[in-house]
Amino acid sequence: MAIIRNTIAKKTVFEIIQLNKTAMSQTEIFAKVNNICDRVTVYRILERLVKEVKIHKIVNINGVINYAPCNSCSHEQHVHHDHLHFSCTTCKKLTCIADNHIELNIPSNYQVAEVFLTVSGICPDCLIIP
Amino acid sequence: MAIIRNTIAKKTVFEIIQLNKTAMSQTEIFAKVNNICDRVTVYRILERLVKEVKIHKIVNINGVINYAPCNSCSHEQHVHHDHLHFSCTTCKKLTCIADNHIELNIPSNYQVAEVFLTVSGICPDCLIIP
DNA sequence: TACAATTATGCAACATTGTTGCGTTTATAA
DNA sequence: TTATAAACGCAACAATGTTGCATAATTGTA
Repeated sequence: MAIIRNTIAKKTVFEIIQLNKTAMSQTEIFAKVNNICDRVTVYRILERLVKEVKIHKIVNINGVINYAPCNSCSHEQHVHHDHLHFSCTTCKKLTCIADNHIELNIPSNYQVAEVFLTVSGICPDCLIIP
Repeated sequence: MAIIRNTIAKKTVFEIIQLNKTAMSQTEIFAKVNNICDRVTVYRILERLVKEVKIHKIVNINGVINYAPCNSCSHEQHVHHDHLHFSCTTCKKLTCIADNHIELNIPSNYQVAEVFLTVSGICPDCLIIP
């Protein structure tokens, strides 16, 4: 029975993720913690937050792992959630888009855990003509 | 007008990818080329094969980039293809599953390029009770 | 409030994966 | 057969993630 501690570094990391509109990578998060803690600590905090289901671990189309807050979906909805990740090829930002229901057609001998729906393209911010 | 060359290393890499049932990472592919060429060369060959649309670049749920042959879908079908990637959490293998149509509901100010549908879980091979 | 238990952290060192520059080799068209 | 540009090998580097261990800090309990 591990006791979960709420340290300053953990609070800060969680806040950073919650305040950001788009999902963030470890590098981006570490850049924002302003040396409040070590690089390794950020990795370990992210690991814990994922385990505690306070944040989501999402992979963008480049293979970069991003973290987003667990706002829109409750713990129980994870298996068949109805939101989608938009991965912008220009600014590399990852945005969550809700209201997307997916019908899956998977052979019964596969045991499904989570569904990841990621769409690549250009986000509204990058579409604006200068 | 770049001339595409068909070198021994390139042929070998392409064959390895085609013969494998599941998608492979650079590491797995390099392990199979049996030192026919350098590690860097494998990276460059994969890059070229993707550009020539002979292979697909797929990211599994851990962020590991995998490569799979471009059999089931033609070049034109890329934007709204109807296959799904199953990422096994046990053996880490990535398998393509066809016949999955997705209805998307994305705001019109987003310009969609590609759709990636990845499902995590346990594949048939790993479900077998020992 | 002080203390003990154990969680969390920092640091250093390492592993893995992917990238770049440059000189050399090699496939292909002429 | 030869010229040319594509492809390659090697070395060095960069980014990202992991591990071990000694130390610091949080939290429940006395």
